[in-house]
Amino acid sequence: MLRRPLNNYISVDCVIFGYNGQELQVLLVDRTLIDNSTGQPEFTDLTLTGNHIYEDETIEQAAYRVLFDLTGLKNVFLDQFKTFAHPDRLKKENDRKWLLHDGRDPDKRIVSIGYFALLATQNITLEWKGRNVKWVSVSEVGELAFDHNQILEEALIALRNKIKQEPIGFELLPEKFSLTQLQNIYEVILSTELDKRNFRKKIARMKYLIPTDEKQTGVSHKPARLYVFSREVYEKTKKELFDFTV
Amino acid sequence: MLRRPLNNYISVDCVIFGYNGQELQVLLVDRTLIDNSTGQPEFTDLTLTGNHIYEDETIEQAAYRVLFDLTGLKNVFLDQFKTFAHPDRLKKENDRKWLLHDGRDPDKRIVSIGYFALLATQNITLEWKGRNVKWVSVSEVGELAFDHNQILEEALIALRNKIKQEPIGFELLPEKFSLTQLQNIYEVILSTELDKRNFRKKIARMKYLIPTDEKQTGVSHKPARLYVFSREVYEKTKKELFDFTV
DNA sequence: TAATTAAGTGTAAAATCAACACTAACTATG
DNA sequence: CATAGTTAGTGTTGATTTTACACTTAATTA
Repeated sequence: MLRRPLNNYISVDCVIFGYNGQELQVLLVDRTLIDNSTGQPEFTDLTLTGNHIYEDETIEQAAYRVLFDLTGLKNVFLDQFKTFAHPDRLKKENDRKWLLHDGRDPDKRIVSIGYFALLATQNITLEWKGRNVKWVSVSEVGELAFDHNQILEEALIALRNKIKQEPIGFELLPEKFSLTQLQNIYEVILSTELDKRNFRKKIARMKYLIPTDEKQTGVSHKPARLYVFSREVYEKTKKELFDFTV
Repeated sequence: MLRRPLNNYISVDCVIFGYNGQELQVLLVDRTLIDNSTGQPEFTDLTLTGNHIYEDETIEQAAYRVLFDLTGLKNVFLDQFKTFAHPDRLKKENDRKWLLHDGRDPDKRIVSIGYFALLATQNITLEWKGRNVKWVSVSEVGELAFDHNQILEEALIALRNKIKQEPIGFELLPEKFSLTQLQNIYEVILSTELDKRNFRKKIARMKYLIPTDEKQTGVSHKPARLYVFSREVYEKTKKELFDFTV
């Protein structure tokens, strides 16, 4: 079956966040532009991952497709956070070359619907289907093509807001994890330090954190107990919170 | 100057919330489809407000333009909350007739970028520029055209989340307001009841609420003191909150 | 001037937050 | 095999915030 893009000028961009146990990372695509005449690489740019939306799929399905094509994973946490359509968003010199090379009119607008995804880095086999993708620490991301630095920035804001409201830290961890790992995720995302005892007291109040009998292995210190997140308990116990905080 | 739509199939939809002192309302457009052959009205549908995006404007500018055209107001609170693009979102019979009548292909997708706006109903002169718009209580909205019921639903969710985080209740009130009015806004939006004394204690801790010397007039009971919201104080005192609540 | 209506105000018990330091369990090394 | 190194794990106290709860005040209207 032939699937045509719904419209060349609408796409999804996925900010795929990963956590490797130390730092928050983002999955970037390394694109090299081949000069059509010489066949030589002209320049290389880093971009977020993204794609067109096909006629027969929802935007959410398009975002899941991008994720699956790059990581081989389904059932990934995914959240739409903002749509970008500034008329000048593609005015960098290299961006224009890219679009021309891609057969698109660089003076037309691209409306880009932003999603962010969360996954545990260790689950991923990269270079999936020949694409040249890599994890980059969020704190070390340099200049990206198009307006992707801005999109990443907004994704981070959305991620911070989300993690303050809902227990999505687990999405960045393997199924079994230690409390220190979980705390580290909050610290990294919120750029703050948390008190170990207070954090544990607070998280313990949430019933959805289930201790297992297993412990860390292969560490040269006291091994941590491993926990799992119970989505069932979470769904049961979540109640509307009326912290109209400000 | 000729302004052409950026793309017929991308639009902004504005969920314009208003508050009249009692209930939360939404501004709806009453559209009557005139049969091209007979010149007679074929049917009437209610929709949210919306429009195309022009080539030379940002989506945010397009949303402000929609707002201004309908209400004559600038400087309105406006927030992008979600983009809608389900392939089947325009499959109702009347929706198709409308799009045909409008010169559009009803089988093509319309990507609609949702904004919600907040304003005090009493500031508004309706029927602006001949458009047939009206306030409808949010709790009494019936079936809308297209997928506008779903968009309204998501706008309400976004509004509830927002008001729990930021002091935007003031946007629904005239410049000077009583504490009871403010409390009522929280109660209406969050569908809950709040204790008067506790609400006042909490809101008093926020320094941005400035009492004036004025009192309500024309009420047949003890008149309430009027307050104003100080944006300056708010900007100064807001600090990052680390309530990773859940 | 009495009735009606909504405004405005305080306290006490319970829950949560914030600050803070030591012991336990494992590995690696000498 | 003893020691050093490393991270896990745990409780208390004072300050702040939340929750629950009822009466007096100031205006209008009858």
